[in-house]
Amino acid sequence: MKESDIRQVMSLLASAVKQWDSPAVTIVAQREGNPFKVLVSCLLSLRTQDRTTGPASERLFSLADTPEKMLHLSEQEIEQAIYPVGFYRNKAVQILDICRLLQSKYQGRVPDELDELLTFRGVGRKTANLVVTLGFGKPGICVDTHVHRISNRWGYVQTKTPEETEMALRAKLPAEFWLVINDYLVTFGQNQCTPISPRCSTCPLDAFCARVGVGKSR
DNA sequence: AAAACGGGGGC
DNA sequence: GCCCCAGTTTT
Repeated sequence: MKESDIRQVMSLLASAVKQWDSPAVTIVAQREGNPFKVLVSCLLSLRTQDRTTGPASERLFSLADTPEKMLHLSEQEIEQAIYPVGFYRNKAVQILDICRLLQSKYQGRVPDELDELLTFRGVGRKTANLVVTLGFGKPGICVDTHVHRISNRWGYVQTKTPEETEMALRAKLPAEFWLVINDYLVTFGQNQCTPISPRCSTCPLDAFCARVGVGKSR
């Protein structure tokens, strides 16, 4: 894909994603302006398929929606609320750990600095960027496997790690798309441009795509 | 029955 | 850079 094609690609993408619902993305978006909810939603969705995490975070937040309230819950109560999200045992422990940290060192408030968030156990660049952008409205690019895979597949970037992708996109993706790129590509990646067997024959972006890594198994 | 799926930590 | 981590959903 030529660099000059990006606006057209984003426009096609904006139309394409409307045909699918993506519960988790929608729900995370509804957390906009609430950094704690963004953070917890994001922790829940780590290494799981996003569609199961929407209802799970709903159930959890109906029990507790602040670090202080969350700490009144037992590990088992959290596990039950977030089932059937994968890794639910570890995630219950991790959520409680982070709530304790927020209470003890941050007066119960989620910090708005990327570097501060990155010091949290279990918070990497994907999570930290999502908190900073959706939670606090600051500029940032959230690179998950979909953003990484698809922007490479297009040939728009050539990178090996998600962090390199983030830096490459910071350098060349117009700022107006920073907030939506993750939202678009998660939905697009789940429904059309899947990792191993993408549905290229019905893809609206086919003409722009270099098909890098298509068919590659792991 | 089998393959697909999706971040971060530790080293 | 490489390996490990658990469970649900799709084919």
